[in-house]
Amino acid sequence: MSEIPKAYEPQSVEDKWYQYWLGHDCFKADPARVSERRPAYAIVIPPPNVTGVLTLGHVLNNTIQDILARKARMDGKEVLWLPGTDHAGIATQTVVERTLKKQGVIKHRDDLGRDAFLERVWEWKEKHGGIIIQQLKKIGASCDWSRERFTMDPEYTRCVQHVFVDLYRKGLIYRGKRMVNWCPASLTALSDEEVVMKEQKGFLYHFKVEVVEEPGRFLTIATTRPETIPADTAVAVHPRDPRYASLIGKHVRRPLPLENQAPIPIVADDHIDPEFGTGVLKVTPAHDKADFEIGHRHRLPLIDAIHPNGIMNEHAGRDLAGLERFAARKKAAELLESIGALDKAEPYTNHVGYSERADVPVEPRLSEQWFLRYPGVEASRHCVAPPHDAEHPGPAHPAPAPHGHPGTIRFFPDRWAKVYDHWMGHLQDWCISRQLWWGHRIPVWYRRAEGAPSDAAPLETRCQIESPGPGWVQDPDVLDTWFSSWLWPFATMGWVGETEKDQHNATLRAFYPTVDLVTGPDIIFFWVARMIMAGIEYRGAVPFRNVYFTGIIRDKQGRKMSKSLGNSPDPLDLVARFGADALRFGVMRSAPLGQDVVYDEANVELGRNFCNKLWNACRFRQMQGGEVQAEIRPDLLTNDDRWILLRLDQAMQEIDRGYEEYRFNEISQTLYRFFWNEYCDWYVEASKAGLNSDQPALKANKVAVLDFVLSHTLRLFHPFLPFITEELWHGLGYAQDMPAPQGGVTLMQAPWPRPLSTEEREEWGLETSVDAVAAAKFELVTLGRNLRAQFNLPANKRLRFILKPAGEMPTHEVDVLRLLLCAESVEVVPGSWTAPQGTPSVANRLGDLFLPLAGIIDPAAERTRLGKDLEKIEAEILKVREKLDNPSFAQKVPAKVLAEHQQRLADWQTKKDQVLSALGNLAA
RNA sequence: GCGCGCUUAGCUCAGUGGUAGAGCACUUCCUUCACACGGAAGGGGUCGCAGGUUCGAGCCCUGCAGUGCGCACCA
Repeated sequence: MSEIPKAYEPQSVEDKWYQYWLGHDCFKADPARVSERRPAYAIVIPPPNVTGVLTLGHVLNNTIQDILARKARMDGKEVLWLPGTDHAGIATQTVVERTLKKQGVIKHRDDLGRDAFLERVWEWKEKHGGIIIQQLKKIGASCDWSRERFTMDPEYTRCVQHVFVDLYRKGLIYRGKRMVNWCPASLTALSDEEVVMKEQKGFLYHFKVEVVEEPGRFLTIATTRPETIPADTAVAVHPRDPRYASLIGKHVRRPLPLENQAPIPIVADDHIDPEFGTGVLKVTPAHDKADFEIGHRHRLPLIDAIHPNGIMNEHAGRDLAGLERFAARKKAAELLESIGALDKAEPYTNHVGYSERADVPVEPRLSEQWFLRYPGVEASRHCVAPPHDAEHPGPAHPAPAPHGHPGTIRFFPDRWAKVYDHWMGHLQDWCISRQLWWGHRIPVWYRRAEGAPSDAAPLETRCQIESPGPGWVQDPDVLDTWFSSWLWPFATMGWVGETEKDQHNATLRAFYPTVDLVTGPDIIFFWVARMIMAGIEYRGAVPFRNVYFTGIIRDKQGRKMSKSLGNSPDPLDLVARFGADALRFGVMRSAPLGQDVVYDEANVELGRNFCNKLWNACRFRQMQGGEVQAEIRPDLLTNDDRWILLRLDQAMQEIDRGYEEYRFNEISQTLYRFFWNEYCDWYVEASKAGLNSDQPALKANKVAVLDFVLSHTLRLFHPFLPFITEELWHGLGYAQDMPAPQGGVTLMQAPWPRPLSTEEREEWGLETSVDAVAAAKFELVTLGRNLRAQFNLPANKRLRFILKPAGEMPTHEVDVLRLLLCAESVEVVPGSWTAPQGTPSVANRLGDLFLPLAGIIDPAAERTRLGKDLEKIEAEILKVREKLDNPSFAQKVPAKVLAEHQQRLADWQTKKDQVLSALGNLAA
């Protein structure tokens, strides 16, 4: 820091230190270093999509993880922050396929074939896969990059296959023909979690059908999907609905397709709500989950009238076949109308399941899929601590689990535990097969029975990782991406699922279970819950102890940040303009626990300004010269020195509490308040009196206090602002002062500052009265500055003030007052001194401060000003007195609060007297 | 329908029973030797509404109103 620019320039600093940290292996975790004195601390990154780019959500999420990791290192822990990426099946395959189509390489992925297409996806992954990792480095993420993992790495793939085979053998994975959520755009099955309900405006069509056995009698049916009428195989009514009781067992004539108006039975089923519509439901077992069950109960045939891609097929009849399902809906309504069967079509809003990924309505569809019955459900459900009960508060952090017990997990904020519990209590089997190419192929093999002549021959099935040999064909489907990511916390640590080997895996032994997980509540079911189940099933222990759920970053209109809306700023652009530290600080300051965050660039600007303030405060220290980090001499400490040491202590305590409860925005606010409002605004300004002293010992001691505060501040700031603090740590020479492994090489390894010990407080004379004295002094200064402003005296005009102290007033304190008041001089007068008539003044318990302007000022204006003050003071007195006068107040209130109120009253009384006397002086 | 949030200054938001806060924006003054990415002073709030508990409520309880998000097989 030999040549110090006036403003902080992050660009020249950030890359330098990131390379330095990498070069010194600062991010590397070594299980061999773990001991009782050096506990392990691990976080696994929520693996971003390998082809993704960094969003503000990632910045928030990963900054929190980086803060936790850096703090843990300073706490002396052996830290593993394990990074990696996810292959993101559908998303990645879609992107690559779309790109190849755009380039004109293919019309459909079938043009290439499975193997060739996958080659292209791997090429794409190699080319674009590193982007988000590089971006994470730009924001300072201190991951152990030597352990970076990808969910399709060979070892990881092996884990996935191993788990599949194991669950298959345990009978938890099975294949079945079921109704699944089918995405007609991606042409694959989806899990229930990948379907989002959306409001959809449409029509409720009422149409008539004739009862076959009673010609001339009609039933009216309400439906939102007339295009599925050709696939109806029954109509259903409630068994106890008197309107239709006589019709049960009879038939109606299905109106569509026109060329095949077949009779279908009227069945009775409890599922029907007699109140809804006409109380008659058309039953389409092949295209509706509930109808499928009704069909099952009544052994109804299935008619599948829709192709997988959403186009109506031949069963829909000649009028509808070939039409897309929504066009067919319109057409079906027209057909009904043309035969006079349509009663009415009333506008109607209902909820329809959409494919989250492709954003098209899912089509319930019967198909052969693989399902998982979740393992370890009961243990997983009970290991998460229920929401905090005010009457029975649990420990802030769960203790490590006793041997053989899976352990417990705390959620932050804890209300998510309820959501988790509800989901765990209503688990449905998980559809894990996907009709995609990109992903882990299902390790199941089929073979026709030997010598079998036709397709009708039964299939032999084997579930194992390697091919059983010639003649065996592997299942074409791949696994849901989450079926690999639910193994993330241990598969990334080299777990292989063989007891012997896993027991000798040092990383796994040292770092599993991890400590913290930081993720979004939107993947609580997708990922968090499933990881817990996998952890308990395969490691016998929960995968993490604390889960921090971030908020969701929204734009100013409250919308989620999304690529398609184009409302997400590019974080790297923000880094370029404001610096990585500024971005981190701005995001963290505005992200309270459990609350969504409205993004505002002003927050990042604030972060930049804060970095600049820090920079300049350190510059100021450097300009004072002198020995670095000298011993503080207690006998030379002024009240201001003691005050700032107390404020620092207070800040350290607040920050420690903040970390305990993951209240990062509070930490950042404490850092901001302490450094800017307490240290810079008051202490640094006041210290200039001592620094300008002609007594070298006084000046040296002042510098020693500056160093003490700054060296602590830089450490406190480091988890939030890693780059600038490292630069300043070295620039100010604090690194030279520390042992190499504890800050001598890098601030990253410096010990976390602890609140002051009783000994230190005693040695430095940090009594509580220090605060009161400082507060009174600063108040008097504000009053004096206010006086200056009241009389429109320019801020740069040097004024003479006169001080009549109420008690003792050391010379150096007068110097401080002079500096803070920006005064030419502050003349101290004895208690007997009386001001000339009409001299404006202010006062507090330290004394009276006069601005000798007699004759210059307008007594009337001054009287108005003082009158206003008096009004305010009397209102305050009234407020306090009202409380004190209440008889039960004195009886019931804690002594401390009572004393506070009495002191407050006394203070206001004093002020009132002073204002009254000033008014008297004016009038005389 | 059930569950969970949110409603505090013009804006974005902290506030965990004891004198209503921050940043931005606004008004006035100041390029004073760390910082104009800065300094000083100031204006601005019946804390969504109505009850209740309490000596005392922005905070706890009940109801209501707005708003957002989950979960849910009403076609």
